[in-house]
Amino acid sequence: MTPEQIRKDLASFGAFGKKGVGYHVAELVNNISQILGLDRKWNIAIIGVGHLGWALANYRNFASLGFHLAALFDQNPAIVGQLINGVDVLSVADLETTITSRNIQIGVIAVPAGEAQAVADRLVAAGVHGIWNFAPVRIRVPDDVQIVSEDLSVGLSTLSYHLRRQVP
Amino acid sequence: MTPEQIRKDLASFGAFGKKGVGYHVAELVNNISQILGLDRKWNIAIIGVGHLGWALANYRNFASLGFHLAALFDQNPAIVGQLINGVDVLSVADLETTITSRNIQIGVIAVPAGEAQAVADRLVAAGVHGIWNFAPVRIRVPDDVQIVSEDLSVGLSTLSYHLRRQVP
DNA sequence: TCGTGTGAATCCTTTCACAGCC
DNA sequence: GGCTGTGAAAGGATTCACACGA
Repeated sequence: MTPEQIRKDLASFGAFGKKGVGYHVAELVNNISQILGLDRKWNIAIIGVGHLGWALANYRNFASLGFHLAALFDQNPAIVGQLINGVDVLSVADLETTITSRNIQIGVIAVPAGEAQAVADRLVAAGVHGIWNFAPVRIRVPDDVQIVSEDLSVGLSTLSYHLRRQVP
Repeated sequence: MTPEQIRKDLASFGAFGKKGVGYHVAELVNNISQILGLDRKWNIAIIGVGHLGWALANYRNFASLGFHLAALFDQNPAIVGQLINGVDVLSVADLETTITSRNIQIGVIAVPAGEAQAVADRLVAAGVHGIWNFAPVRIRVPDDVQIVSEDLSVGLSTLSYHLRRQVP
């Protein structure tokens, strides 16, 4: 990225630098954090503690971005009750009550594709405002609920596209 | 997306439709697969069989996109030798020889951040052409090696940005 | 009539150029 | 001298409009 590009991008949110000096880094980080809403705390819950959910539960960068892992849910009785990264795994039966009691704003879907929409519907009904979806399906939510889907096939297709001619 | 948008996008790779009729879906899918290089087979290896690597090894969509899981590597002796999704876990000591013998073109990095660059270097030296990186660090590779990084903090920041005003 | 392919017009983003400031 | 902020110019992408074909 060019310097002008970065200046223009920042300019669309305000003027954060000092002419002739530059940007005060710590201040700029704060400003960007505010722009992204990372200055506040978000309570998240992971639904589905298979390998993927487990990996996400151990993701270290959550905290530094202001995300607090507030609950884990699974339907497998063998997993319910376990402690992962200091958080206990609850039964999905307790989804709605826990989302309310622990003030959870974001739900992370890490269940198999076939169950993803049903989980999303329950999350929305329970009052979640955002969904981070890892299941490889398109999920429908009301307009006032934000959804971000991590689609792994995009990354693989990108690799494949660039390798296509390069590799014999 | 608008219809014109899609027509223009496709037009930059050729003319795939019939005027007055539309697109023959099966044919179009084939054409797009060719454009993306998904019509050929890619052999991939996952390095790091923690929860994340394990989850990736069980990712069902690999095959349908033409990706064949050809090897798994871990440094933990307790995991080496196990069979996951029909693929045996090898010691990372065997990385170089296996990449050659199994004709692996793409390496998937699922190791902790601190080891990611070292693994990437070994993959590149062993002749891998593409790297799919899940470690939360920026990885340096030569220009002729393609790299795609899955940065989870982007998705979370996107959610946070949109929820910022909406949520009290 | 409906849908693709495509030049032309429009819109938006990036780059250039430079004033202002330390 | 070096760096930000910002109008102006240039470059790209999207939308419009329509020719063409089934």
